[in-house]
Amino acid sequence: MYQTPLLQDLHERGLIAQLTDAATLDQMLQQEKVTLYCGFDPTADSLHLGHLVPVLILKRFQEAGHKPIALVGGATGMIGDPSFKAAERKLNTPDVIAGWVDKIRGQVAPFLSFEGDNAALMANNHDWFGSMNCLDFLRDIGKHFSVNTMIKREAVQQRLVREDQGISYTEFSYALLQGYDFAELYKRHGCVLQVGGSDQWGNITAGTDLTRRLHHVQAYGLTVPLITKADGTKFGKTESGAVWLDPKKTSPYAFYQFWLNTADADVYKFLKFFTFLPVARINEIEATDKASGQKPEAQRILAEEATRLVHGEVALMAARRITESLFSGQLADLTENDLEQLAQDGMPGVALESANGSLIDALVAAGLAKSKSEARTFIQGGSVTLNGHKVEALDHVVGGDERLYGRFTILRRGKKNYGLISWQ
RNA sequence: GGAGGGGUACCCAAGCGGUCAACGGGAACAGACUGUAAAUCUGUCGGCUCUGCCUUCGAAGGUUCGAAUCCUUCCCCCUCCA
Repeated sequence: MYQTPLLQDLHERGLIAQLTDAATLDQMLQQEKVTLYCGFDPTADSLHLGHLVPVLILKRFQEAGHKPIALVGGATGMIGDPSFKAAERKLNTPDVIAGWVDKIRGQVAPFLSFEGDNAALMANNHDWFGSMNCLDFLRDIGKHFSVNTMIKREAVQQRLVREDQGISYTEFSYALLQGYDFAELYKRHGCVLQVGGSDQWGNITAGTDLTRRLHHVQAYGLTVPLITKADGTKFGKTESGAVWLDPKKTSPYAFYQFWLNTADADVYKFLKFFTFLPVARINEIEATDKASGQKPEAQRILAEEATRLVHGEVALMAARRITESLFSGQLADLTENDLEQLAQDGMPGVALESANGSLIDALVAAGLAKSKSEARTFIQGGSVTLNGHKVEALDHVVGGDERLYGRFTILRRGKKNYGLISWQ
């Protein structure tokens, strides 16, 4: 379908949602090394799983010889993208945003190579918007945009149509800023392709249009599909919230577990999205799983590949050690050394005063229950175990024989939520 | 600036003087079943010193034996008009 192996691969992975002028782009990618970019706005102190696909797209392009630019939205992050957002955003202070910019830059960088003739670049749109004055903006940029077109955009329609919602002039202007980013990156670095999530289509085409008007060149856009789950729930969430790429916010163990719990209906699709395994290999895995009639291997492979990609081999090993220890069912066989290793590997847990052995307090302290009420509910519901043994007494006190080697207690709530207590 | 509508628990959304910690739906969590899957069924879903007590219905006051429900002031959001 596509002549370029890269585009063909992306297509087979289901990673192309929309593409401007596919035929010409296909031809161009085959003939020359292009410079492309993807923008990431600082909306939090870390990227999350939703950002991972575009990040990996940059990596895929770079591996195919093209030059990626990761743009961090130091300026656009101060405005707020209204695309498909139900409500107006709260503005964060410039200080906070500047801090986030640094963190996000640091998170994207490890995925790219900054060496060679297609070395990646990092950019920040605050560099060109920070000093732009309002009249220049309105005359040089605003003049190229038709409000008539902008209000027809699908991405802002719900804000215009809904009775109880509106959109500020600030957010409405967002597309102009992102559009100008593209033109500016063309001018500075010859960037001719922008990639992003499918919600970015409107902003991306704003950029291709503006680049054409300002610089008289054809620019291209490619979007990746919104990631959906077969059961209709939102992708990338766990009990404790979003899955972050920052290991301090989502531990490699939790990250590994997240992927391990992927539904069968989604796992082969996610292998194509989130790993670099060849499509043929993924299809093979699927065929083997279907034929085996057993528990599929795909989740384990996905968890390993994705964790290695984001957190590295060492963190993956640690996550696997914790997983194997906890889910093999033989908690009693763990040696003191094993337990120390688990604590070191980043198994979630807490240090508690030996004197207070209240089970309810321990559940709360370990983060396995949000409140004592909830802790009681869990105990009464029979969902709490100590070192693998169910406990149903509300006033249970963790005794000496329940402290392995006098120091550790493994607490479990539900099927798969663990906390390692280290008694002090 | 004017007119109208609205702010209820994670989200949507009822309630409009007592029987309201607040209908219903979704999400979430737990139990059963399983494969740390899905689907299904059941339960939970403000907090605590838990058969009771405490704090919540934008904020602060007030009326009342009693308020999410009435009154006053203030804050915020939306729509239309200027």
